[in-house]
Amino acid sequence: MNYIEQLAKTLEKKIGIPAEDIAGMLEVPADETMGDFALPCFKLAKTLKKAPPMIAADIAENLVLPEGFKEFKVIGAYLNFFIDPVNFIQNVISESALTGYGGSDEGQGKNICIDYSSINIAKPFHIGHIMSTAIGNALYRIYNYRGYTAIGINHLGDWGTQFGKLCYAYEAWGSKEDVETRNIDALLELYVKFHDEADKDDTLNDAARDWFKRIEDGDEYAVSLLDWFTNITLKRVEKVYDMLGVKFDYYTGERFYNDKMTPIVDELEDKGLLTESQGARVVNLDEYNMPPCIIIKNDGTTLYATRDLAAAFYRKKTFDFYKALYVVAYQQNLHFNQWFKVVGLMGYDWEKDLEHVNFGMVSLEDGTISTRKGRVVFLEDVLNKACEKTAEIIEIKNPALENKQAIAKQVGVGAVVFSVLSQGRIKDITFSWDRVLNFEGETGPYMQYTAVRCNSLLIRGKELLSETPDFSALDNDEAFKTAKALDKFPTAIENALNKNEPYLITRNIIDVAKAFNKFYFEHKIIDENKAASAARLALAKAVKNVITTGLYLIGVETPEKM
RNA sequence: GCGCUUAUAGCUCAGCAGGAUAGAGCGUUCGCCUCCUAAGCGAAAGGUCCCGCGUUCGAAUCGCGGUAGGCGCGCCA
Repeated sequence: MNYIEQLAKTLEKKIGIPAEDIAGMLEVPADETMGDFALPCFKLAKTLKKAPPMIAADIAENLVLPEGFKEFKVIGAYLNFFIDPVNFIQNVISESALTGYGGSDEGQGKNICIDYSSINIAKPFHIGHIMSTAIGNALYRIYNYRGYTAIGINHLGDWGTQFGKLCYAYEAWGSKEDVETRNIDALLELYVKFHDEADKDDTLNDAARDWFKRIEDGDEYAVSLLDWFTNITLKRVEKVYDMLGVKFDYYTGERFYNDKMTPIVDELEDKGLLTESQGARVVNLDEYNMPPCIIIKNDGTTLYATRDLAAAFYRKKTFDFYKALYVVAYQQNLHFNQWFKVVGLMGYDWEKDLEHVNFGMVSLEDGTISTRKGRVVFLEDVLNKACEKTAEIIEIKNPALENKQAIAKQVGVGAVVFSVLSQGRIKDITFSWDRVLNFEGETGPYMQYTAVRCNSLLIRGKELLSETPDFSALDNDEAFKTAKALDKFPTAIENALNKNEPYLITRNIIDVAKAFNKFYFEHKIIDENKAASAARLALAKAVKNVITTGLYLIGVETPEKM
């Protein structure tokens, strides 16, 4: 039953304006003690030409509430309505305990390309990469949950002159054994050494360019080096993705699109969009208040806008996406705006389906991340440390726990992911060990703990689940608030999807957990009254389902015990 | 200089298709385990919602103008 609809329909007769309009005026008071729904009568003052408090009083006179409502009160210009809690709680529990609660098939047959994580070959996976990876992974799951087909693409940074530098450095100073054993660490050292040496001797840069030319020309040895660097990077990074539970459907990077740019450039030429500017070929965007989008450099080579265009066309052709999301930091706002506009200027209406899902910067307490300056925190270290700390806590709190290591991983990694996805994307984050390693309050472990608490109640009260529940046992504020939070879960998922903001789900399940923990503290769940216990357990079951589902959607696992 | 973006409690953040007394977590101080997992629950203290003007019955929320921080502004990605 839809409360607002019912209420609006009832009020329609009383007030004399369409139920739709009334529904739009109804709101949920911030303070729950005021009521479950409210009609601020200020909004009616103009049309009815009466003072708001008078209007409220008039409507209240002889008002008969629809089913499901308990009472109403007039407070000043507000008309406040109270619903019947037991009825509501019972309905919410039966829905929210179901598998697939909040899911839908609205996205049937629609492909969503999600470009996320997008790591660079031969570079370490550091804390800055967590944002794109966690947000993208969450969106991947959320879209799938709503029936879409998400296509996860790791758009590797595997092309460019930096690989010429790396080849040169490897040939000059590297050793096969060292790179095999220390992989990315060795490659990074070589890369840093190249820059140090190149500062002293500029001819190295020419040599690096030659190396990259060899790669471009398909020189077998040079290409095999790049392949090798790519493989060892992916092998190393795979471990982190495994820990995070992150999967990709494609690892197609810039290199993949290298031979797919010519048709796009030709089309731009044919459509007369390219103009000469300082020796480069650009799309002029003055009219849109943006600097030109450079397609071809003055040395005839392409750059990333060209590759992103090629990738977009490839994805449109291959997947016929309903939407293509680019989970990339806000630093690249202009870049995406530019080439999205170029797609539009080429005459393609799917420009509107391209979306830059941007997010804030991660910096360290002593400044921005700089791998070369050694100012960096590796993601692997963060995850490992979080797991170690969890293991220590388990030793203190629950030393008899089975599978301690697996659970420490779920909780530790979950804490890191949860903290990233508990605030809006756009906020910058200053990484702090204290903060990610804090497991109290509104944190991942708190969520998991609440679900585990429900789980152990369900195990303990197994045989009560067959009883017919007496939902009147849930006639209290704590159960009511919990049910209200559960009820908002589907809307939270919908909003998270529409805004590409996973934290909206996070916030909702925090509300669920807080409300339930309060309920748990105030009420004994399992007691002599079997029917009442069954009702309380039904609530626990719904809470467990919603928290587990919500955590899953943001990429966090829920242990059975902890 | 131009563009984008952020500004709410000591810290980190919610709230912003305008509504009643602005919320949470952390931190601080103080309570609650003979009882279903205390990674829990509660209390106290803590506010110029960056500033100004405007729109409105009503502004943290909308508009305009400022201030401060972050990011970006052609041949890196």
